Amino acid sequence: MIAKAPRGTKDVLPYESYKWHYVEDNIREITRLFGYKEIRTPTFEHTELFERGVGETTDVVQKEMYTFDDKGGRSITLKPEGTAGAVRAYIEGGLHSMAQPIKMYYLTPVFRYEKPQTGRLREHHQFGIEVFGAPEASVDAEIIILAMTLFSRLNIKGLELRINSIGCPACRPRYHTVLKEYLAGHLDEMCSNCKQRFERNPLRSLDCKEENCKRIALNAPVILDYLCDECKQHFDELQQYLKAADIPYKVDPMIVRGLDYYTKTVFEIIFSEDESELTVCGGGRYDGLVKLCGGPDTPGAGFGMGLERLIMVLEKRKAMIPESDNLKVMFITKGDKARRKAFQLLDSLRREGIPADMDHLDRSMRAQFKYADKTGVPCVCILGEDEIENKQVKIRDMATGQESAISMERLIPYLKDNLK
RNA sequence: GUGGGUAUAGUUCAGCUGGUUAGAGCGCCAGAUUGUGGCUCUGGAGGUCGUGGGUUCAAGUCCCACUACCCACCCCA
Repeated sequence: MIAKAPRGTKDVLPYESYKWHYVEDNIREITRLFGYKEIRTPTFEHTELFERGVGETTDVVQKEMYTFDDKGGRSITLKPEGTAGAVRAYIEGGLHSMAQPIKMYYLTPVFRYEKPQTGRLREHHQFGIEVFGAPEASVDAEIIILAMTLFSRLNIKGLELRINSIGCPACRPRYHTVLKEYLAGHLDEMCSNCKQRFERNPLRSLDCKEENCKRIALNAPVILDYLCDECKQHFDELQQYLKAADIPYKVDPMIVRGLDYYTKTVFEIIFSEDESELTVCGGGRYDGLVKLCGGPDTPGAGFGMGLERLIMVLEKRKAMIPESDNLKVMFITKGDKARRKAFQLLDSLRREGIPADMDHLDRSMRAQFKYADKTGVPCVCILGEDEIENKQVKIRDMATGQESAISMERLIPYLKDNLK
């Protein structure tokens, strides 16, 4: 199967790439509005970076990484998320010695060896942002607001923002102990899945769909009750900022992110349809990560947003995706002389910045019109014996069918005035 | 990683209990209209029936394996 894309990968074909441009254009505008600059880091990194940064115990590291040895014997991994590379670049590039905070965004492919299904691929693309060097809750609020602003710009309504705080190294261990004590007392009533979760990730049990587990989770201790004063205050401030910005949210103590590096704020932005929910954007604060990766003790916060999922939501919500990549003008010709002249005029249009094309298959005029129609050009320039004779071009408005003749010299100024 | 479903033209699908040259809609190309698109009509091109093996006089159809896709779970964007 040589003409088959590898499992879990997808082409973006020419007729659909405008959707990506639309999303990416909006992302670049918004990040500029908020003062973020682009960072581009390698597609692959040393495996240790992810093991350390993402966390040895996470599913991502334990079973989902595309890891291989290169020809020099180094262990290399295709990036399974965007933050670790940004952190590495922040340290390596000495960004900590520049004016803080550093605010950056990225658009990048990410790779995870998973079983593909709806909204899940082995290679997908993420838009992400990271802020380094600022511990204030206003930063947590800002990144959430940036994401929500993007959604509203794209005309996506009805997404749900859920926030939580999972504490810091000072208060989380205490909660962990309390939760495990509680769950231990109910372990025999819980589903087999949750029994396994108990050691690895007891927080996950709070989120189980089994009736018994749900009931048990209902009375479980809530992490928000165990936060230290600093974390509590941080979470309160975040909520005040969100209210100030008029961003609706729900506090959801069940949110536990899959990556080890989070501290304090975690959040998810969720698309739901029927029974199923899909996280479109997830992120939070990671105050210990830079230090963990060998840099100075630096706070950070950020999120990742799945672009395939975003476009999927866009389509399911039937939000309009304007097509801006289209041609403006198509030449239609009759005879060799006209064809050569059209080629020349076509070239001059393009030099003037007017997107234009002509027939390249030497077809009948009828076929050329059909082709023009299918491409959706708003305007067609017709060149035949008569027009060559009179040094004119006949212009047809494809929507109305109205035609007018115009001299060749005046063609470009005319088009510039009449094409939007 | 666990469980279920599906695999026939570019695409969406039909093909009854195995039985001659495998069909349709849409799309593509051409003509009706030799200088005019969208609507209509006519014609045409396009298929190793996912791959490999088996049962049978005979397999798109039945059996097995593999692969891929879809769906759910785990987990995640």
